[in-house]
Amino acid sequence: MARANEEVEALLQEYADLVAITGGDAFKVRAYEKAARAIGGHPADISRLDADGLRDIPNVGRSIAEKVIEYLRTGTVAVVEERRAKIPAGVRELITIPTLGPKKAMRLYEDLHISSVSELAAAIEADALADLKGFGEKTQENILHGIRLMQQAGGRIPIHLALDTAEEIVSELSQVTGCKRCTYAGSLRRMRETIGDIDILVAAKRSAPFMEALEALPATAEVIAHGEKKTSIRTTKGVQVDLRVLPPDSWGAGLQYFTGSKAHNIRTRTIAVRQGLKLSEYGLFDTDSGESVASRSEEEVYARLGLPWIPPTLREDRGEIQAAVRGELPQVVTERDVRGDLHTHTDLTDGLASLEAMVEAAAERGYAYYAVTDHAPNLYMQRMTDEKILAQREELRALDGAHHGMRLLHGTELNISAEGDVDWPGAFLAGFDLCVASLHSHFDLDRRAMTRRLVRACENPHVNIIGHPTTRLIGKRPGVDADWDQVFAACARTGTALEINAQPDRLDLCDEDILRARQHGVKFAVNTDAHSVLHLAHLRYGVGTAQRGWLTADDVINTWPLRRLRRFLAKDGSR
DNA sequence: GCCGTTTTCGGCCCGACTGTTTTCAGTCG
Repeated sequence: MARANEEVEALLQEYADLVAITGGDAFKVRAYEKAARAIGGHPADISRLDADGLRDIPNVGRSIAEKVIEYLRTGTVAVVEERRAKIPAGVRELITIPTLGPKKAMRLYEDLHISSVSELAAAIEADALADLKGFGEKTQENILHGIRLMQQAGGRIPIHLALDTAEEIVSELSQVTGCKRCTYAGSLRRMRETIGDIDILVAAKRSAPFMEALEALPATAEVIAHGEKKTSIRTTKGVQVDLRVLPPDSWGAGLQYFTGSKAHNIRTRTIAVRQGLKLSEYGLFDTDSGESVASRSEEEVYARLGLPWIPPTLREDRGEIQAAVRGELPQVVTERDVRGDLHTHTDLTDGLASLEAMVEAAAERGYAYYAVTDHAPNLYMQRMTDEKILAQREELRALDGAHHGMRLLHGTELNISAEGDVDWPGAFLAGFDLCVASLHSHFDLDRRAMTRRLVRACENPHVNIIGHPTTRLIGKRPGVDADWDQVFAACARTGTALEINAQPDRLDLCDEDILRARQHGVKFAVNTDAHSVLHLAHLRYGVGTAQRGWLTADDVINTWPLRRLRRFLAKDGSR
């Protein structure tokens, strides 16, 4: 079901991990990691490529191309299987714990035969690591902290994985004879940042064909429950999918019910009760007569309750019902409102695609403008120089307007130092059309220092957007500690936008922070931070998050016409 | 293992931070 590219990316990454754990050549490890990333981000379907086509992908040479072909033909790669046989899967799982890398994992396995995260947690609790070299008190503490962070994600999966799975299943079930409607509901439709299980709804007279079709999908690993109205399966990736088949007449009520949230539904049911009605997944009924008064569409159900239709991303009981009653629901920003992406990379730094390829892909999305913002020099590993970025500017100017008239903005992603300074002096920064500034180091400053640092970055007259402001990684790393109200106030005061980074493992700012920042009058930029052509499509997750933060198009600077955007970027207070 | 060549071998993303080291290994961006 998943693209072959993703499967091979995962396989090569696994092989890289296994080589690293067994102490193989570090450069070989990196070679596999680079190839994995390149294949994952390659726009063409690799299952249609021959050896030469594969080797045209950067960082894929003879050896890796052969392994890919072996995998595509047989479904396995011999050398990977050999390594798997030596190292239990749980040992590889250990290196997903922050601060625990391949060397420490191997030591734990060799010396103490620890081969799972839970065994490691138990060993630390039992103080069994005391004599292990390199595992002092602080290290153990850090590991336990990392494990707790992972457990907080609680088996929830990232939204993009859930959405890919859901869309594939919807597409399959929609083709089954008798299908009137089919879509996904639940927290996925509400665009929560992580998803527990996937809810799929079908409107049809007979349910059995859909239940059978779901169970027969190649991605179905296990049937958890099988009934007439509901069937649950687990996919090969461990995601639980619940399928409900509704009578076509109940579609709207069912969709409303299964979209949730629970708190939102309690409110809507309460409103129904006060009006002498009863709301269930089958419809809205008159309590006395039992007669159905609305059920076919969500609009109809909400309307009968005296409410306008409420966008799913708002249905969290955060005041949306009250706002709806007052007729004050926000006209939330949509993907179609977005006129351009303001934070993207190319292969000049750590992106996978050339400037030309990224620009072309952006133009195909119908953007009116597009910013290229490669990393600045202080992120040393990217080896940016004045010469390189100025040469890129020339190249970019030459492409400006060449694709459907799309205008190009030359920018950079600056690094905010511990003190709040950025990479280049003002005179050099003035040459950019826009600057994103992000935290890439010193994540553990105390709150005062962190706040001062962010505020200073906002006060820089050349800094237009604070990129992935909290720098959290969902399920891996918490956001930095700052007095965010102070930071938000500084953004509003200085005309600095906050990014809503659309990378599905970031979604930073998150919905709750957006709601807070909005109170300060901050403007936002929904950006993908794309490192490949494919990442440009992640915009949807950023827009979903923006909607969850109740943002309208007017709140989001990259929905504005270029003229208005340029005035904002000038940051001179003359707006 | 990939790449680019000064074309078949040597360099490869560099530097900082952390903890534990008594001079540095491991991890991360």
